[in-house]
Amino acid sequence: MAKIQKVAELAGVSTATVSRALAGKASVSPATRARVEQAAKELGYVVSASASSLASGRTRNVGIVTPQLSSWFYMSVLDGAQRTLSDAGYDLTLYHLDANIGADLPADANPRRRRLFDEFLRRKRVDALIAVSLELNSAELASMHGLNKPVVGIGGPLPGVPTLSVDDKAIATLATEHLLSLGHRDIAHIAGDPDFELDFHLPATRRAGYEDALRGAGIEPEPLLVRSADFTIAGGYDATLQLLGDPRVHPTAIFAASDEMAIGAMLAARDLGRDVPGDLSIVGIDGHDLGGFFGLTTVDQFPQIQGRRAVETVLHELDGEHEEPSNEELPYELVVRKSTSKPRATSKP
Amino acid sequence: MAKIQKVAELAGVSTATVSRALAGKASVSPATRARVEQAAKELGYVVSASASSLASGRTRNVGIVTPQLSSWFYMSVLDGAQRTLSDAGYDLTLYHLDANIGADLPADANPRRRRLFDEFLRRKRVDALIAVSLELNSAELASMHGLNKPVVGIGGPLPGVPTLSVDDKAIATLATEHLLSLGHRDIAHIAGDPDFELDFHLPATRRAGYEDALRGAGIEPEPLLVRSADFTIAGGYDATLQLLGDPRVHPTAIFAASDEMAIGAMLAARDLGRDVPGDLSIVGIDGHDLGGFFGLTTVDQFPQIQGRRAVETVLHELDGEHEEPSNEELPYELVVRKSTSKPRATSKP
DNA sequence: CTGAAAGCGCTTACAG
DNA sequence: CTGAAAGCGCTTACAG
Repeated sequence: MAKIQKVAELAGVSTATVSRALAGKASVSPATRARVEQAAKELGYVVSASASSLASGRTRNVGIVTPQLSSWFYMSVLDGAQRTLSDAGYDLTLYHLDANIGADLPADANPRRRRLFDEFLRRKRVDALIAVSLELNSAELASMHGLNKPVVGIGGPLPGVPTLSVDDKAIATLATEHLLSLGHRDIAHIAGDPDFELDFHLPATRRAGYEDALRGAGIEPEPLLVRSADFTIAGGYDATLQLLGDPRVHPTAIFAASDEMAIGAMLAARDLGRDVPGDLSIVGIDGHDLGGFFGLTTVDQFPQIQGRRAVETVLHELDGEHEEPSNEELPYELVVRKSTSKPRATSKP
Repeated sequence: MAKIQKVAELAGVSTATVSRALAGKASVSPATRARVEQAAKELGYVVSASASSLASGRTRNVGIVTPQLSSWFYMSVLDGAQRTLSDAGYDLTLYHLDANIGADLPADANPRRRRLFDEFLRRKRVDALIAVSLELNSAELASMHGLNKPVVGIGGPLPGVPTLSVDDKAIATLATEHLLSLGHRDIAHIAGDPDFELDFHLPATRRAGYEDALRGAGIEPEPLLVRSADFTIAGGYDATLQLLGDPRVHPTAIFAASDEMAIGAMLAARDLGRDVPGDLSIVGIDGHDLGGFFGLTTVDQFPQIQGRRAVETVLHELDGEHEEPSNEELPYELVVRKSTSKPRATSKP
């Protein structure tokens, strides 16, 4: 592992010039730059991250904090972020908050969470931070701001931080209106269970979008048509069993707050002998990989793009452009496949 | 962000002592240590990663290289690794190789891959490396060894590197023998497609385990009973359609080389009106989250534990214990659920 | 456009 | 058990 001194000697310049040439500074003559690059290549020289960071104060490393490492959504965001960072020559260090531990608990209720804010994030290992679907308590927020680094949030509302998010309420409204426009009136909703999300407002927001759409069509929301589940296929399956078995309601369509729950709903409907979409139309939210296979109609929220945009925003800030702590709306798109259609007939008794 | 000097002043000691006390060195008196810890806490002092790394040569950071960021298996490994690292006070930086680009291609065929070895891995940002399911060409191997850092591999065979892996052949044999012991004779295999794995030997290994089991039972493997697919649900679905539609073969059971393909097989069987397990038994490999929901019999290979063990091995090496470049066998376990049973009757014509 | 030199914030022999 | 001091490998004003 050659050091900068060796490169300087081989190129016949000072280490200062090597540093400048390799950093791409404008003030190096083309001839010198070429010689330095050649020397560096010959020696297989790569700048030492820690020495460079210590001297410059920049790490070329971005941290990303996600609630989970096992769900498709977060992985897609991570994937998009990682590619974009890598193409910009940045490393990514991954932090991980266990979900199911609300930020409303006393801060020391979860030692891992506490340690993340008190220790890991304060080591100055990263230039900036991306927080995915996180809701922080005030101590955590203060701690994050105290880092004095660019932070951008995806999804969760983070006071004082620029944030990227899809308009969750609008997405839910769109999904519901798709069903309404097909002629459905008895539309059930499988809501997310707030206990299973760090961003605990999300389920309520989506439900509000659903109710708005109903009211917009002159339909009073029926609480019996709403069940909550844990965002998984199994959860969606079970919720659908309950929904379809309840003699008091007769949904002809289901809007599920995630694609996985929607897939669970499709499987449950099938097991109960209900034809999808003939007897029951189903829409989800996400743009999950499996959607195509199952023919699921959904609202795609392009999680990879969310990761990419978050990185772009953060790199932009690192280039010195100040971002207002406002919210940028991310794209989404209704993708109609085969799980939705007109209701076959009114199924009301 | 306080520096060590401040802590030293507040505690009334030298910076050397602060450094020692906070690093937990034995040679600090309990009283001094307590004062230093108190001072550090009061000031919210956390050691700067880059300064510490530069001075000590240790980064307290481990790199992990995975072929993909979107498959359940790699995410589970990553999850296990991240938790273990975090509990040990280590950070994790994530590197990512696009799959579908074989190591057998010329090294510069994939610029991202090349850059990983030539640049990212050489920045001295990590103390050690974990390579998941990677097969490297000789230049890449040399580059990795040239790092002079502990490397441990999960899965893929990495010459000269300690490796953790489940015995893939034995797993395949076990899955097949489970079917044989139930009385099946016409057992199909949905193999992985080597083009979709960085570790391109894996599909062949599993297939060999399958064939061994058959021969052990006096059955000559029938090539028409083997189809390959891309490790996804959709791939498994399609392969099953082909298998069950082929008039020349009459499988009563399918062994799929991954749980996702096995789930695809279950869905295909169902769509074709075949009862699982009555008409068709299905086994997978993995221990996928969805296995329980679908009632899938599988051989669990505990990917989270794989991640954890890899970290433990690497940390062990960082503590100075030299690991022989041998292979450690990881646990696996047959999990019987509802997708396998005796064949209903011989389905041979 | 380039170099000499200070300094980034720690750690660790060395000496006591 | 503790401190003074060198040094880790870069970057960057400053001067020319």
